[in-house]
Amino acid sequence: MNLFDGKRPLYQKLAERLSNDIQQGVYAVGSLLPTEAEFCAQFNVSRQTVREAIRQLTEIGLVSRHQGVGTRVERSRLEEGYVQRLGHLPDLFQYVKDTQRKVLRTADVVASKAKVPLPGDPKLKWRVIEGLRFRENEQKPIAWTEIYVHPAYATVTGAKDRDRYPIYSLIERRYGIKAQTVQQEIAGVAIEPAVAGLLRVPAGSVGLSVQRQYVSTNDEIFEVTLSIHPADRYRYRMQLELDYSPGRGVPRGESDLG
Amino acid sequence: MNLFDGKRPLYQKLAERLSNDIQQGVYAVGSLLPTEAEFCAQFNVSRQTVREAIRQLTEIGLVSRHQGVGTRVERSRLEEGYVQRLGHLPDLFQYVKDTQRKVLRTADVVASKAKVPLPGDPKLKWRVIEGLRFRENEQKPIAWTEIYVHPAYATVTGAKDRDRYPIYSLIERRYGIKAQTVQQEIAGVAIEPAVAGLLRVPAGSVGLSVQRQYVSTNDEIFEVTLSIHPADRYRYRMQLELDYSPGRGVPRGESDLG
DNA sequence: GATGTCATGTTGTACGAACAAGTTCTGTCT
DNA sequence: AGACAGAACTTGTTCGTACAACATGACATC
Repeated sequence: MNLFDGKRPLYQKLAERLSNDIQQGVYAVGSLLPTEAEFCAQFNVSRQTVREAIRQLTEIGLVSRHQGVGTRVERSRLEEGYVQRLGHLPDLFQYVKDTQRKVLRTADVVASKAKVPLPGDPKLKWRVIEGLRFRENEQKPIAWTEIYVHPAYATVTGAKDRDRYPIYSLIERRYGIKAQTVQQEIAGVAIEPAVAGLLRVPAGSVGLSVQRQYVSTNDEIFEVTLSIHPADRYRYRMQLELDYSPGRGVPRGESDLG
Repeated sequence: MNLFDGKRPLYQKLAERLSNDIQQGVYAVGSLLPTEAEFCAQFNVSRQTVREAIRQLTEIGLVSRHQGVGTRVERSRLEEGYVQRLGHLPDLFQYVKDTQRKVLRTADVVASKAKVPLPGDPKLKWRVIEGLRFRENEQKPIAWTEIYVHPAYATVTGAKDRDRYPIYSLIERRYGIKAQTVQQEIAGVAIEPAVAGLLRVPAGSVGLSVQRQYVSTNDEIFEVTLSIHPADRYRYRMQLELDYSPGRGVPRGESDLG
């Protein structure tokens, strides 16, 4: 077996060779690869070269290594996938930075009466902040919003800087609860009369509804938001990039016909 | 400077030390770190140890390395962010696997006459495939779709298995063109009469419009799709997870008021 | 059969040496 | 001043050595 073609480093060629062998089933998923010493002998290269080649395979998730055990094949091929990256959660609100918020009302609402499904006890009272969002120097709102805060964290709604920072951010700061997951659902809606009035659009006109659930590391939903946008004032844009992230779980976006 | 605490490898302690120094501004972003030889002398460790420590910093994106130049500080701290991962593009079509497609029409359309903006020469004729999507055993369509294929790749629309695989997949197989980026835009729409009739909903009823552009590695848009869904038959769901991906660019989702 | 000890095997860490490959700097010539 | 060649510098690759740390298997004992 000749690895030398003078163009690429040995360890890279070896990594490729091993990757191909794994993909073709020479080494079954779950099985142990030959040891470093065996590869050194087989390919007549140094241990360092073998180690670097295998390290690259671990980096992409094909194999795993344990001291005293050996190198185990974890998967037979890479899975490429598409990924949307956002820097911080404000990026999820694609208008936050260039808009102003106007709070209309803060109240306690029984979960069963909320405009969005709230988890847990239907009798629980969540704190709701209702408001509008405007672009700078514009009269027509681009969003009507309701932010539902779990009662355990409702005190943040009284914070002085409540209107300067997102609620989830205040919750994180005060309670150390961080949104590990954000569930989002987008739908077309006919805007109901009360909200339509506030948004200055005819009742029943077309809108885009965005619901979000903020889930903590303990799988606890601590905040739920609903925003309604007039269709002619807002579209939701996203960009997905091809990525070769190693073997992390790939959550499925799922449709639901409600 | 004592790196030995007997618990963790030297290179890890050194990586941590350098990471802290970078974060505290000892080495400014954009500047070159001391050379390997200088670190070896400063910390009295081997070159291998220095290299491994710095390799770990490159892995998380804090620094970059160029032969003959040195090690440059790229950023002073890690940024956590949120990420949505999809396995494959079919996952983007959140109904593809459990639905059936019915092609209504295949034609050539001048770009200027298309229902979606198409890039390039307005006189160019794109191949369009118009169709409906049904859930298994259901009569009412959940989507009306148009797929626009750049004329350079239009032959795939005649392929035998055209209806079994996504068009972008056929393009990739035949031309080796892969979607590096997918731009997606979601909006609420009032469904126009012709489409409403096909979807068996009243004209003007609320729908969700999803437009997608498939961009190749050469920044060429080779496919554009438009799908219209009755609002009561489809919602778009997504899940974002907190991630600590290293310093890759963070594309912004952006809003547009159309 | 269950448990403990020791030997063997395998990967992990750290050191060193030598040379290759790419970049930057310096000196010379026009 | 600008162009070119060579030297010096810096990282990249490959080899080797030695020992540590962990896992597994073999064997002895109860």
